[in-house]
Amino acid sequence: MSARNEKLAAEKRRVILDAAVRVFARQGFNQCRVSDIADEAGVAYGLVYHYFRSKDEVLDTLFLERWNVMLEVIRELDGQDLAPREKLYAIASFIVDSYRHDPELMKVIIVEVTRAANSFGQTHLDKIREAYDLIAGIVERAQLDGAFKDTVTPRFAAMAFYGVIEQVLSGWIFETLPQGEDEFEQAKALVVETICGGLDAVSATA
Amino acid sequence: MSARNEKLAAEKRRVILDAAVRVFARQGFNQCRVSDIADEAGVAYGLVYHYFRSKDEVLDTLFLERWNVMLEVIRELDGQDLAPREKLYAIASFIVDSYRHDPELMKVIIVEVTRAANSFGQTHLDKIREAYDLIAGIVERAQLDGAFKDTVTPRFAAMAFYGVIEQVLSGWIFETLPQGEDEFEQAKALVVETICGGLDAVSATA
DNA sequence: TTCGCGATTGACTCATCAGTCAATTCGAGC
DNA sequence: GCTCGAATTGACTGATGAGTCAATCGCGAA
Repeated sequence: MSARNEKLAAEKRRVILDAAVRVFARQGFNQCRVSDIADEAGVAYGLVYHYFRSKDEVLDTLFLERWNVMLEVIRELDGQDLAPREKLYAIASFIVDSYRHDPELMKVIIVEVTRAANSFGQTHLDKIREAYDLIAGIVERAQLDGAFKDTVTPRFAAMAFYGVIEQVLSGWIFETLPQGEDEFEQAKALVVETICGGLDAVSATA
Repeated sequence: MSARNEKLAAEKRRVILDAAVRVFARQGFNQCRVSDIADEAGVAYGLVYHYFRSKDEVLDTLFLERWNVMLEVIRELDGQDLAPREKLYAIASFIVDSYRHDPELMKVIIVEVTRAANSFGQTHLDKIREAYDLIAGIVERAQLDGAFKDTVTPRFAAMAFYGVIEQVLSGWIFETLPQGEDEFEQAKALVVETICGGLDAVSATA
């Protein structure tokens, strides 16, 4: 296959993936048909199966593409010489900005994978756990440094931190919380403030 | 229908509901067939449709039964003269104890309804929101009292609080967090400590 | 211009299940 | 022991939708 053809194939594959995001966000993974994805992409039914082995693989691909970027960002941050609080702020920022940039994709990832732990969540549990582990690592080192008090296990703190973020995104997705530029910026700070206020050694025993 | 018959009917209905909890917890709502529920209950297929209009209604019933108890508990607590922190602790306790008492039911409620917002979550969004609103009310009054600082909107604080709890339960459900009597008791305290540390006026400016 | 191969098409197959319903059993009241 | 209505049964229907595949298209190489 020529380089030109490879590029065309990659582009067509992307067209299908992008269409799938819109369809999954609108109808939900289980409620939509493969033909809906094909229609949305302006492509024949069978072509979806030329580029993907199954309907599941489409969702898997969307999730892994984005989640791996996030893991990379966290690892990168982890290596830098930043205050623990700064690191958590950067992680919250990345996730909130991901939502700001492509709310439909984040809706799909959260609703269909991260929070749908029976079907896809189970499949990707290890990948999801990787994120918790990285965050737990940040907390653990912060505790050793004395920046965080150690009344909470790092793993618990990681779950709490991630849980707050996911709940806030869910709030936006289901319109339980108001959204907008201001709210996005505020949320980054509030997530960190809410969590760290309870973790910071400084405010430990007031 | 005689009183005796009514009682028998209610009991049979319960047998089906209890069987459904086990099946939903094991296989997931979408993955299981109605015949699985009937088999688990030791009852003919058609009888499920004698007691429930649809497969959905079985799940709706399970969710509403439990969620309404929780709303009642929160309202009851809300009326009492307790410190805000005590109120939040009591709510966390109730939810954790619900899990301790019937982990399968809580798994079903969280995985299939609360966190499955596309299908059932959408249907029950208002009921779920009621819980957020009650918690937000507690926070709001605490802020007016001066017990909590008001850097965070009550609604945001409520989402954060509930998000941490749900993430912890999810951790137990998917075995990302260790569970056991000690962990359950600890979790109650840690959820409140983690959240209130960032809300408490006392530890506001350390 | 023709050949070959991958891209593309969409009608079709086939398994799966939710929900129906006619038939049967059961039990309370007379 | 008879009657009647409710409880119970499970075979059946009908819709749905994932995945297949044989046919066609179109592009690049010779």
